[in-house]
Amino acid sequence: MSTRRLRIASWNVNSIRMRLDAVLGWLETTGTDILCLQETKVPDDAFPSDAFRSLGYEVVSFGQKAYNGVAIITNDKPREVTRGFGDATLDAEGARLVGATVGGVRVYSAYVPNGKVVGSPSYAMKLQWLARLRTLLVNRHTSAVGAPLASGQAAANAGMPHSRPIDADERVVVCGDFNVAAEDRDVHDPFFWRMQVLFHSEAREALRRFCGNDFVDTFRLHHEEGGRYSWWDYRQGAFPKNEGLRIDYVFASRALAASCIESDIDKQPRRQSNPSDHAPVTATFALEPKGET
DNA sequence: ATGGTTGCTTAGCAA
Repeated sequence: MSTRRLRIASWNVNSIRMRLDAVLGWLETTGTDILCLQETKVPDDAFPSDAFRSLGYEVVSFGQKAYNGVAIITNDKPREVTRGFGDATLDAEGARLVGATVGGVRVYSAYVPNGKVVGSPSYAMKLQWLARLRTLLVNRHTSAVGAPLASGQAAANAGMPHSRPIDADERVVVCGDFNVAAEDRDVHDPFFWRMQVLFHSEAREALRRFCGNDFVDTFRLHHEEGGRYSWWDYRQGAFPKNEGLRIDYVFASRALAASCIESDIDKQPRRQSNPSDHAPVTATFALEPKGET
């Protein structure tokens, strides 16, 4: 078996119906194998799946009316599809998480709650959601030793490490709009944004805990520079001034991160007319047959 | 960064 090249991307499209032509065109020109979408804003039965099928992609959608909605577009067969958390409290936040196994890689598209205002119930849920996402991943991707973790929050409250690590050979990619910027260099005006839900210290800590020692920000494997953003507010002409934040990620498990040969943010779609307020984030992996590293 | 835009869905919410 030879090395297999896998191109994965994450894109908050702010309505797939409004952005359909842009997304189809981008898929074709970039040769992306797996595209994770967020804010599709459409129920599954109204998702424009046929347009993707005609390009040779399959669609896994988890959507709802008007808000939220995630999807995985893949040119290889999706297996073991999961929608949501299977937890009433978290799933009440809307259709924000979908997972599928594609070619031996477990792929998730995640749309983390915005949180509205620091200190609000919505903000507390955002932090909880991130903790529980980690728990879900750890429970699935850690070989069975002891009972499954109840929740990241419970472990933290009990004074435990936020959770055990996932297995070293697991191939997992978590793509999404995490609604959190990690560092000053990811924010155009850190002093202002530190009081907001996208860059507040608690949200940043929640993101660090989510990653733990397990999930690697692929963009930072290939870029040290600041001023590289994935979202710019529609207002105030933020994009031409490059007043943005880097809140969208392709996180890879360590086993996969070792084979990540490229990652970037493609601003081109954001420049075009009628754009999403987010740009797609890409990552390319050169996969060896499993077990040969 | 008080308002500013966009995409829902029907004036208001979410981001």
